[in-house]
This record gives sequence, structure tokens and C-alpha cells, in this order.
Amino acid sequence: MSAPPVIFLTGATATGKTELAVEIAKHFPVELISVDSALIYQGMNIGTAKPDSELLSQAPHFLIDIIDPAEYYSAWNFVQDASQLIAQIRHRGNVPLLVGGTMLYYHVLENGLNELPVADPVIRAKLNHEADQIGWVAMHEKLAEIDPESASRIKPGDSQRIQRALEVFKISGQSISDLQEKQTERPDMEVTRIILNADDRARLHRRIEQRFHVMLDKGFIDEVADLKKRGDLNLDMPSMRCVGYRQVWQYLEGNLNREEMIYKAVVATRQLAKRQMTWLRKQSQNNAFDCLNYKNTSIFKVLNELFQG
RNA sequence: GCCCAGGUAGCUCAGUCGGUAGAGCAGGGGACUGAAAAUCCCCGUGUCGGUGGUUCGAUUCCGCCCCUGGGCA
Repeated sequence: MSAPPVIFLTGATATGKTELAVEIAKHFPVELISVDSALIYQGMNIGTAKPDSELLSQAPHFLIDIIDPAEYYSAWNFVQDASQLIAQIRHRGNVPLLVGGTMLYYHVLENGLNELPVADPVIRAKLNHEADQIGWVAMHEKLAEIDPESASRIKPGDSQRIQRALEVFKISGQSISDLQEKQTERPDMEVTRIILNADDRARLHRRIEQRFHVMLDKGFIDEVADLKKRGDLNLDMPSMRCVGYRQVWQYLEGNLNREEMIYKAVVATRQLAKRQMTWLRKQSQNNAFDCLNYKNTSIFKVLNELFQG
């Protein structure tokens, strides 16, 4: 059989990716790989809109619940994990269906990553300490001395990228711009892309707000309170910077009242969706199916044709 | 009913000693190579509550009206 080698199913948050993936899995020989930088965390279920255990047993997803919230994961880790899984799934004769909304992960999986040094917590801490004293603008000036090219590309306010560029130089002695200039090997992969478009923005915003209230009803605040109680997590960790978790954490610390917390969490989710759509707009200029409404079964017609080859 | 304070961008407010106005947030667009649900960049015309008056010119000063707080009855 000549099935499509890899399917990417993506879309902004709250557009129904998971439901569609499960539906597809019922009808086609696919295995699901989650492409989501928040679903990787164990114990972060309600606020990440993680599919529940019943759904997961119906339609198993790889790369969900793979690390503890105190641990770090990265785009590079994702590429390693996903590539391996894709190969295994194909070996079994199935089609990998990648589903999720972390657009950087899709991007690096398709386009490859340069060989760069891995993140080093000690160096990052040092750089943060230095930045606390002289400020990120001054750090940016230091970057300009060692690597004018990336300094011109990275904005003086972009602390995260300034830190990374300095870190790479400290570890490797080479500038990140030099290292990134080298050609990356592109994985040999034919992608069929399904993008769930948010039909209209106002409706998506309403759905986001309603979904957050449902999360609260399901006990989201308790979930965060339990994580906070552990004592080894903090707001600087990627896990606790996830949309919703950050705001509820601040609420639990008394820095936001309940109303502010809800408002800010909803706003943060909307802004996330907007950033995702910026990536998607670029993508849909390529070979995307834009499925405004998959329930009209048009998507299944397309998939049928694909799987029949 | 009287007194006071307000009514300016979607919201909270600043301001114009009279020459039609600007911040924060929201919102929109964009960037994106080991934190990415992260991090960052760009974008501000709105009957200045209504209506009369003074004035070359009123959102700004004056009168009246409407609305919202608070106080007194």
C-alpha cells in the first residue's frame, strides 16, 4: 500500500485538533504523536486540555506525559523523539499522524536543526545573574562585540535569544550565527498537512473563554495548588510558564485576584492562538488542506483518497 | 430635590493656559534553530456625553439638559 508517509494535523489552540485526530484514528491505520510542549508534562492535565485517560486509551498518543514538570525538554529533544517514533510507526506499516499546536516543533522536525551546544543551566544562571546587574540591553551590546551578526538580528529586548546566543559562544567558542549558517540535513519526509483554521476570530475567542471556565470547574486551581505544594517548582520553569498555570500560580500567591487571574489567563490563551496563526498563515501558503469544518466529512474524502493511494 | 466629583480609543485614565488629542492594557500584524503555551518587534481618528452661547475658532470657557458615582436631605 502506498499510504501518505506522514500527516501533520495542526491548528490554533481550542480548534478541535484532538477530537479530529481521534476520529481519524478510528478509521485509518495511523498512530498518533503529540506535538505539544505542554502535554509532555505529567500531572498537568486540566490546564493543558490534555485528552483524558479514556480518550487516550481509545487513541494512544506518543509524547504525552513523558517528563516531570521540574524537568526540561526542548525542540531538539522533540526532534529526536519524534524521528524515532516516526521510523518505528512506519516500520509497523502504519502512518504517523502528528497532532498538536507547537509550531516550532513541526518546523524543526521538517527543516532540521543545526548542531549547537545543548543548554547549560549553570551558564544560563550566570548569564541571568549578570543581566540582573547590567540589564539585557548591555548584554546585547556584549553580544554585538562577539557576534555582530546575531546581535543585529536579535532585538535588544529579547532576553531569551540574547542569553542563548551568549551561551552558545561561551560553550563552543563559536558564534551562533556561524553555527546556524551551515546547511542542516532535512529529514526525508513527505508531509500531508491538515490545518484546522479558526473559522472566525470572535468565535475562537469565545471558545477559549468558555474552555477556561470549564477548566476551573474541573478543578484547575487545585491542580496548580498541588504542583505548587511540591516545593520544587517555580515560575521560571518552562512548565509553570504555560498559559493558565502561570496566572493561577500568581493567584495562589496572592498577586492576582480571581477576576484578574481569569482575565489574564484568557488573554494569554488568545495571544497564544494568535502567534500560532502567524505560523500557520505561512504554512497554508504551501500545501495545506484548510478545513473550516471537518464534520462535513470533506476531510475524510481527502484522507480516503490518500490512503487508497 | 440640593451639593460635590466625573462623563475623552474596546477598558482604565492623562491632556488641551481655546487652534479638533495620547499613555497603559485589550485588540491587530510580524519575527521565531536545545525555554516555544516561551521570548520579542511594529501598529493609536476617537460625533473628547448632548445641546445652545461667547469666539475667527470650543473637546477645552459659560448656560441648560442627560447619564454615572458619592454626600446631604
